[in-house]
Amino acid sequence: MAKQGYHHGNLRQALIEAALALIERQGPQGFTLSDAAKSAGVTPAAVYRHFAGRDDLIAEIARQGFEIFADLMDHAYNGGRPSALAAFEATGRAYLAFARRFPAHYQAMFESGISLNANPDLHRAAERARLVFARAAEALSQHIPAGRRPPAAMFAAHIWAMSHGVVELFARGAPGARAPFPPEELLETGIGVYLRGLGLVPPDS
Amino acid sequence: MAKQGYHHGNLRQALIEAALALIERQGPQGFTLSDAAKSAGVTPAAVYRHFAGRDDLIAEIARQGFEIFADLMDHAYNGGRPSALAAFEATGRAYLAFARRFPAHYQAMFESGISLNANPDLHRAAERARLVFARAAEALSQHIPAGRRPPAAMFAAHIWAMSHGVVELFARGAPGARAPFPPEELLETGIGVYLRGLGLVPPDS
DNA sequence: TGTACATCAGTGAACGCGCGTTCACTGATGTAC
DNA sequence: TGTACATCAGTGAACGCGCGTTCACTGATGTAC
Repeated sequence: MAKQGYHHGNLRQALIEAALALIERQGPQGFTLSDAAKSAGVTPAAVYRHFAGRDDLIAEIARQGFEIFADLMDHAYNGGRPSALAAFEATGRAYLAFARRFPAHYQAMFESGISLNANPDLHRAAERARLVFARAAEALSQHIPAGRRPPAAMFAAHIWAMSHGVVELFARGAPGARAPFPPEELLETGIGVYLRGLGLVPPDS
Repeated sequence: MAKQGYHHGNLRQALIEAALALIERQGPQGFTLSDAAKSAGVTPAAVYRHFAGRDDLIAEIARQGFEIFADLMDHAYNGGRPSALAAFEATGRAYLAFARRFPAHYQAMFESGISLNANPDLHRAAERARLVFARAAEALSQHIPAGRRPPAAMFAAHIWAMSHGVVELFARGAPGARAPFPPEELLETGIGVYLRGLGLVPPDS
């Protein structure tokens, strides 16, 4: 952020970080290109040396977000150890952890209204995140008795949906007035009940 | 919408309907007060005879949305008939049905960034919707063996979260690329698995 | 039944604002000789 | 080691735009006598 003469040094990343700080404070709609430039100590026009425009800047933030997201889930999955079940649960928890630790990225990814197809790099990153999760679901799926095994993509979608819903409704200032329970607990127990319903957790534990 | 002279007749509701149409087409951010006025055949300034401003118009739409939402869920619940379980499931389905049939209301309620506390009427309407759902959960809760019965508010939150997640991720143009399954099916099966996990549905059915 | 008048829902012009974006430019940096 | 020059990351001023909002006004409506 510290300006050191005429040339900035690494304005591109500085702009991204300035935008992240603004999004965190005011949401993706409140953020403006001019503010980001200003807070990076630079004229709005300078932004155009590094990005095609406002949307391109947001898209790049979303892209970086999906990369981090995928990394985080992949790390939580840990190659399926110690068990497919534990690894899957950890992956689900990573969803909320990501939303907590990188709220601005999360907003750029899911609440900025950006299209994931506008930009091939963004699309690729989003797809990668999706695949990390799909793989965890696939591995877990092998442990369900074949007869009543739903498609892995389906229960991946269920868990994704519940995670997303918990974040949107209870881990932000939004509608649910105030969260009736800590979001982490809510997600933990929700996934637990769901997996029990799949027959993957003993009905007693 | 048809203009019939100097006085409009029922401009207030005409503006709301114009705004709904705009939100449906371009999202709550794309909608502007001027557009709404124009499409109701009226000057932007006329809006101020009926609303305190842009935010107040959106708040009123959200309020009407919560009223419809509560009515819909209440109707689906049907006094707990034919069984607590069936009524609860129907209430969950009503969530998605509402999002489908009243997409603009839904967006005003959950995606416009409006605060539910800014306006007492809005707050009251939102609270009413929450209570309809909480009551259904409470009734169902009685059928879970007391020992391992989670708080009703908790599994109400789980279902609410999953419903919201399904809508946001798979029932709109947004992130999930394209829905892997029809949202209705996704929600239906998701709730089914979850309720089985609670021991409310026989493990076989 | 007709007239005078109060009420109030609209008009139309204007405002200030901040946005994203463009343009010709200039100053700093790094490289070739 | 020093100089000339190409490159390019920034400036600063300006743009057009559309927004939400205000204001004094005017035309239509409805009511009292």
